[in-house]
Amino acid sequence: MTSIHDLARETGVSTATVSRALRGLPRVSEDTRRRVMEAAVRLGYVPSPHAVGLASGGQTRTVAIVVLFVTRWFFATVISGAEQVLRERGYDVLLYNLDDDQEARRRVLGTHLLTKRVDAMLIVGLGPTPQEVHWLSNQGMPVVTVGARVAQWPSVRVDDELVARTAVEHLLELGHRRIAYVGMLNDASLSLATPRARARGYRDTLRDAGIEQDPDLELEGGFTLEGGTSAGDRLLALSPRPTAVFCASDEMAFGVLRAARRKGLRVPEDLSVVGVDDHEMAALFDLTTVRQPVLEQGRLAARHVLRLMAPQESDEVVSDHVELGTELVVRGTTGPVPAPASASPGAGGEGAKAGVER
Amino acid sequence: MTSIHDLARETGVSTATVSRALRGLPRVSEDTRRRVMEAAVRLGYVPSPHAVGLASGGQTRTVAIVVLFVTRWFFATVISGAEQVLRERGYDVLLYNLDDDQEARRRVLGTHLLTKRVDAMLIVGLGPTPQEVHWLSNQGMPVVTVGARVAQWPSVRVDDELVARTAVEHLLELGHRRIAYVGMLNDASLSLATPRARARGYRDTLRDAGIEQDPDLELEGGFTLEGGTSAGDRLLALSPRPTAVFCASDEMAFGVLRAARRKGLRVPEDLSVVGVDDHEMAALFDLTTVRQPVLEQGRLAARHVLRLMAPQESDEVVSDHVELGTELVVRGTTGPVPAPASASPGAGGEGAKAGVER
DNA sequence: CTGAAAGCGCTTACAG
DNA sequence: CTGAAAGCGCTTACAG
Repeated sequence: MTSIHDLARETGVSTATVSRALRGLPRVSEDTRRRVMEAAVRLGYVPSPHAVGLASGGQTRTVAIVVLFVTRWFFATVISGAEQVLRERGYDVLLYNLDDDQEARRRVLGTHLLTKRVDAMLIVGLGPTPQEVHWLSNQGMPVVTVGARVAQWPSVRVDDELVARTAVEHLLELGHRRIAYVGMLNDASLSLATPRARARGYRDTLRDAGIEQDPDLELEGGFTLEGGTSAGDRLLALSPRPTAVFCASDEMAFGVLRAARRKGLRVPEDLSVVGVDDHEMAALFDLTTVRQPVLEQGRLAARHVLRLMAPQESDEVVSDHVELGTELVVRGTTGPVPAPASASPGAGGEGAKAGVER
Repeated sequence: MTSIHDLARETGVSTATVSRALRGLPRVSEDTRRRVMEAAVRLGYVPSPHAVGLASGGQTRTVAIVVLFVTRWFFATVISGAEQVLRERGYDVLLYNLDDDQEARRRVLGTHLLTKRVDAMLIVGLGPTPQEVHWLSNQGMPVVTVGARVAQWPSVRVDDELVARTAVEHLLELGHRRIAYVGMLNDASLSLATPRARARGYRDTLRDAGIEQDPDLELEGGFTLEGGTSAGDRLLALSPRPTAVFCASDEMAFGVLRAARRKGLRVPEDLSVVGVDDHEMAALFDLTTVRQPVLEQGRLAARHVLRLMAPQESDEVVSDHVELGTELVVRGTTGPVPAPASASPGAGGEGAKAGVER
């Protein structure tokens, strides 16, 4: 490995001068700079990040991206957007895939293992606990979150309650009253902000419409395809059946569509389905969904990270919460509530706003 | 940041002893070790990776994973498998998402930017060019490839020609003769090994069956959903139409299914479709496909990387090519060739092995 | 514009 | 079992 000393010897100047020349610092003669550069290229010189880091106060030019599941479309897409922006600015990305592993989470968010390893952190899709926030803040780690909001740190996200409201109101307008929810109900371990907010939006919207809540209509879907499928199976076995389902993610919606198909139900004649994301496959399933800009969330978050790491202008706002817009995309999986058919009248018929029979 | 010096002062021993105690080296008294450890915990000590790396010969405990597109299921899944194995062994993962960017590729594979940054490299899904191989080898970089095979480095992959053969023979057995191919034909820029091998397998299998090649039946699908869709559109506009399509990836197959549906064709009555991967959504589409173990390829590759970095046993095999098994999964998108219907006889009817009309 | 020297936080022979 | 010292490859005041 050729080092700065080799270049110094080769060009007959000191290592200090080589260092300055290489980094484009002023106060180096053009001639010297040229010779140093030339030698660097010729000898294939690459600075040692370790030495650079050590000598210049621990900068690593690396940021950690922490995600729950790389394999899920949302996370992979956020990574893609963030990585691109960071790479353009010369930062490397260290990937931490928590994969639902509590031990991994503790190591990454609850120890200082990363303190000297990265300059900043991008946490995607999980809401850090107060202790984690406290811990990381104490270490002076710059952090940006995507999909969750913590007061202390900048965040990029969509309004998940509004997302749910948008979807549910769409169903209400179509006359549905018996609307089920498939999301994540037991997230004790991962403390995800998103599932909670969407469930809340669902419940609040129904309540505002004067519809009584029915716990039977809230199902665990785990935010996965399989989870959605089995939730769909359980849901469609209910009697009376719901006429519509709001799924907190497109992947779960795909699962519900599958369950419906297996049971021989027509969509949307017998069952309306709405998802969230506008997943790359949503159009394929002709799925009505609430679109959120995912790549853009990754990009924006990366920019926030860069800003956080940049020499702070004195009056710069430190914390900053960005909320990106979402949009209802109506496709073929939602339609008017079925005409009062065989379904026997079930629980909670009161308060239906329109005159439509449930 | 507390350093080794703080611990030395705190415990009244030298930094050398602290260093030994911390790393569990022998020749440290139990008592000393205990006191050092205790102080380390109490003061929240974390070693500086930079200092450690510099002092101990440039080890980084980091490996680079280079992929083409993080957002694609195959790549994300390989990453997931590899990351898990590497993390268990204390290695960090630096992610490089090439994203079809030639400049990025050059920087990662064609410069020594990574030389001192990672201990090894895992290259997923792209066939390094001879120059790239030469370049990285020259730097002494340990490399393992997934999905491509280079003589010099260990690799983990499936037999892509066999994969194609399996799929096409399945179609042949169902009586199909006019079988199209959707894959990647123009990969000059990315030099992917996989698309080429699958195309070769397709052509060879047809030739072995005595079927004349029809260039019109080979379409560019770009290995994406959209690519598959538009390839499907073009394909189904042909006359006579093919009765079956072999898609080199499930994602393209999904696209073809979509095109078929839009055109009002029944699958498999009017058109049979086979994919490759057994993508997590394949079952949803009831897609017949050739399954490959993806997570496992990531895991295995990571193990090879670890082996490569481990102190080499003298007679250890340096290079080692693993080929994982694949399996035809027959679902509902393939069926017998349609009875000779309206289709006008087209080109190349000779050589049909069975008496079945094309 | 350039150089000598100290220092970043560790590890590692070498002595003892 | 323990310590003093050199060294890893850079950067950074400080002089000149």
